[in-house]
Formats: sequence, C-alpha cells, structure tokens
Amino acid sequence: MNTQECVYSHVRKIPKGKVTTYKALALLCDTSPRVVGKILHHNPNGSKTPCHRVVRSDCTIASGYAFGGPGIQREMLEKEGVKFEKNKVATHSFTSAIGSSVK
DNA sequence: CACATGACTATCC
DNA sequence: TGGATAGCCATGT
Repeated sequence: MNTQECVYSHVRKIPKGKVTTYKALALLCDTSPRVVGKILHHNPNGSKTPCHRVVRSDCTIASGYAFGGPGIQREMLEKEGVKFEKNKVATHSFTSAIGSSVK
C-alpha cells in the first residue's frame, strides 16, 4: 500500500471525538510526519478523510489548514466531543492506535 | 535522475 | 519556557 493510501486509511479510522498526530500516522505508515502532512493537504480523499482530527505532536492544531482555517478545525473537533485546552487538544482525546496496522 | 518543497519533529540558544 | 534552525522522507517538476 502506498504511503498516501495508508495515511488516508488510518485517518478514516479515527473514531469520532478522537484525534491523532502526524507522528502516529507516520509511524503506522512507516514514514515521516512531513509526508503525512503533505499528503493530507494534497487532497482529503473526497471529504471522507477527517483531516481535522489530525493534529501536531504538540497537540496543537496544524498550520495552513485547508478547510477554512485552524479555528474552524478546532470548532469541528469540539462539536465531535474533543476536549480543548486553549489552542491545543486535550491529550486524553488521542487515539493511541487507529484500527489496525497496515502491515 | 536530481533538485526543491512541505499540514512536521526535535534540538539548540 | 519559548523561538529559531536543522534534519527527514515522499512527491512533484
């Protein structure tokens, strides 16, 4: 499976009210976080990819969000039940492992 | 085929 | 503790 499809698959497996980090996706896809972010920004798989549930390792919202702005992403997550600490995501809202691994 | 870029992460000052 | 710089990997030109 290509890194691209791999990342998309994992992002789609993120349960509602939960979030993940680029680093986690990178590890699951056996790649680097840079690639994960680049792929997600390239094109959310037909809006089926909840890229708004993907945040940085620092729990902060990603920069250059493509849905209208970081503020939008935060509100979307809050509506899904994700707790927020100021401009960061609550650590307890993270999914340690998304569904199943690729390999 | 080689160079440049990027939703990032980690280290240094 | 916080901001800036370097490193990394895949994709695109």
